[in-house]
Amino acid sequence: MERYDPIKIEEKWQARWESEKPFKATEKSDAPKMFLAEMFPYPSGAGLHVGHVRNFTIVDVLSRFYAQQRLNVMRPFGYDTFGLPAENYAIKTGTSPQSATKVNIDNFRKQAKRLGYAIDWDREINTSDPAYYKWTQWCFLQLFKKGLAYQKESYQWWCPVDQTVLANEQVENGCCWRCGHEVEKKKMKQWFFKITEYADELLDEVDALDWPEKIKTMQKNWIGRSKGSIVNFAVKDTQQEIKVFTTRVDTIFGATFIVLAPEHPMISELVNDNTREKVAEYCKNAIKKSEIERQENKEKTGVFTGAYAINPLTGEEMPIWVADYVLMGYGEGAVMAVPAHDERDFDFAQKFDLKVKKVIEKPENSDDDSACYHGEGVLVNSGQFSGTASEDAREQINAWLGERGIGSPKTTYKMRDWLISRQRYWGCPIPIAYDKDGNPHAIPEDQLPVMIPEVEDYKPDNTGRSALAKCKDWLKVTIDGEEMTRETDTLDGYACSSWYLWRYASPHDDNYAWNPEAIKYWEPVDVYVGADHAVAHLLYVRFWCKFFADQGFLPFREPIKKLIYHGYINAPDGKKMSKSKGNVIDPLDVINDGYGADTLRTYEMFIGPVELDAAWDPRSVGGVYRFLNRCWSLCFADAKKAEPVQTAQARHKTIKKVTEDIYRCNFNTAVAALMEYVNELYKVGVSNDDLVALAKLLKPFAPHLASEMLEKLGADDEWPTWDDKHLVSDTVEIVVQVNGKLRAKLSVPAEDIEDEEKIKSLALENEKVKKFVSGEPKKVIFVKKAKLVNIVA
RNA sequence: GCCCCGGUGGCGGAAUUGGUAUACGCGUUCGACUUAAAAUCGAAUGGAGAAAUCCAUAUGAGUUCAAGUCUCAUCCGGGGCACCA
Repeated sequence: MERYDPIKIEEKWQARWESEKPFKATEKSDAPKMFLAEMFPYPSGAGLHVGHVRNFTIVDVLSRFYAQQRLNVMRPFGYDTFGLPAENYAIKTGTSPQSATKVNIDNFRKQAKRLGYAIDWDREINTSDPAYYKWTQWCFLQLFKKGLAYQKESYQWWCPVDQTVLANEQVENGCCWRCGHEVEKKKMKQWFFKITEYADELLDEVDALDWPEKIKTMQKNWIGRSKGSIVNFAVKDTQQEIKVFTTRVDTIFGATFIVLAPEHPMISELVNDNTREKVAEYCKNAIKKSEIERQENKEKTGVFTGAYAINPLTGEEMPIWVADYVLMGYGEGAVMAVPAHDERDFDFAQKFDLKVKKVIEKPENSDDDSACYHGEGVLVNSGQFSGTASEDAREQINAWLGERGIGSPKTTYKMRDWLISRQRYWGCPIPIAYDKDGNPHAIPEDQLPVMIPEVEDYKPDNTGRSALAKCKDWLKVTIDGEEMTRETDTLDGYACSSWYLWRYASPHDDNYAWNPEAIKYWEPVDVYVGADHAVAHLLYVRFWCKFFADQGFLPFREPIKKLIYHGYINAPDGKKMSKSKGNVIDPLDVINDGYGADTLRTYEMFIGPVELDAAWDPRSVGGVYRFLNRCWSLCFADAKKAEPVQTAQARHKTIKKVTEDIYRCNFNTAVAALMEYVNELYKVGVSNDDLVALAKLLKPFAPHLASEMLEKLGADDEWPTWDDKHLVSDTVEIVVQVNGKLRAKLSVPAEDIEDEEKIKSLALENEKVKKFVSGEPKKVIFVKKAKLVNIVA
């Protein structure tokens, strides 16, 4: 007898999908559009891993589900090919990034096709294709024209191994996100995108998004808005002022000293002959210190400058110190220290024996007994403001400072501007050239793309510049008759991925980055699926969207309606899969072991709740294979027959459950419901209606097998609907509890559910129930919705 | 340290609005088929007990006719932030 042969079935359908292109998306449709995408992969040399499969299969299940509901679905595909991993891989394998990328893309495409994804392959994009990065450069120029791409000299994170600067988002615990090496601080002139311009909008609009709360919280924390005040402190015996940022201006009477960050530009003017050397030494060491060293040593260090500021409220002198616990990048790089009500200032005051002055009385009911109370309270020792609640005092003191022109309310953000220069070869060249005086000029749009020159040796060479600097001819460019020199930095790869979702709408358009008509039809993305980049990529696309909406290029301000953020798949031992541990599961091995793509896909949907990490279990893969095998047998072997009416309830119940579960992205329970249904059909028999319904419901998960079944049955794949009338049976089961404990089950005719008195008396007459009820019950509760009677005895 | 989310059989996990705890899968055990094995099919499977029954959703209290679900406290695990003034 013939047996379930997934390899043969899958080959047949994949060949058909390849030639017939059933997933081609066009704008010509009366049906509502549905645009789904995964976070496009970096095509590594290792090929697809099981995490990719989970990611792509979620998108595929939804794509097929909506397509079966006859929505106009677009599900494109692309490759994120620029960047360090690709360049480092090419270095390691001794090839060029160009050819390594081509090989890896071909492999990824082949493997994605082997998984049977419903992708419109005519919408394939690749960020290192000149036809693509021409438009990345165009995007850069739009930001440049509006002043949102600018250069600034400042201390930046520098990775000595990868020999490039990194954005804040790419530094994790003081280490490079790519190689894990500790990063250093280096003062350099670099390109930035002014994302802070959109800080408020990025923060305020995040709440309304249909995204996981976890991601929304991370974005809010990252933006880190805090409302406070700027206060100018006059430096004694000079005309100078030190600006500080504080969220607690109400504690200003308790501000007994000032602390500056070691990078603060005023330090050299504040020191005197006695302190100059010591302060310079301290600053030099502090600036050199790595972020990790600064974090590890929480013991406060600092040095006195010799200068004093005047507290404008008390008139008292405040010594001005320098300490590395104050960060230059936040606020004004200077703080007014209130040791009585701030733990860090308190530690510092203790160590250096500085004055502590209490100015906030904590409420009597407060259980905060820390050395320095940092909550709200009533002001004391605060002149005319004593007795005022701290919240009100902030406003009053702000007003007092404002009248005298020495302070004002101010909002600050933790988020910094996005550093986008990279001193590496394999990236999108920044379309800028410099004149003789070093001023940057845009490369005219008709000269785009600025192509990456092909070079023999593209490795970083310790010059702090990319290999583009070595291409003497390439460097020369003439703009408006003037000879200029090209920028040799390339763009952070995140720039390339900040607009690719819009390119999908018109992937081959030569006249536009994104065609306005196509954008209007397809965008924004309805469902976006990924497992990474919670703040970086997902914040950058929102930033670019708002910017390009402001320029009139996009008719929406949020690029992604719904975000699904799925968990990782770990090794069977629960640990992260990694080559070095040798515990990597190769999805292609699973397929070629004879399980096939349908089993792999369905297993990864069944593995657990979509948002949670899950451990790979090879035995459960077998369980899913057995399930598909049973589906096959019902359709192609001699299965026990049943009349449609016998199985109607199970069928409609399953249709409802699977439909609702897919809408909720509860893929694991959707598959479980299908398994339950098949178990039921094995028991009572199967009708043609059941096979058609089963195949249709199965298709998003196991499209090859389902297509094979539908072909044999002569049915289309339109998503089935359920009728509530089939969900009720002639008799209903009533649960009887005594004091909340299950004691009996009654079977009553369906129409009796309306007769509360009858059901209550049936319950009380039940022999099993009687055993637990002596005398008159205190109370009898009937819950129709739960089909339950509870007797309180 | 602060914020958020969890803790359910031997394992992964169900339980959607406070209403039958343990769906589905794995594993285990038994049986059928087979010379045998694999595959497949069927049955059983939270714990204790001969049974009636009792006890079980981290622990302890509480609210309720009814709690895995709500409240409080404690313990444990995971994630995020972390010298951000």
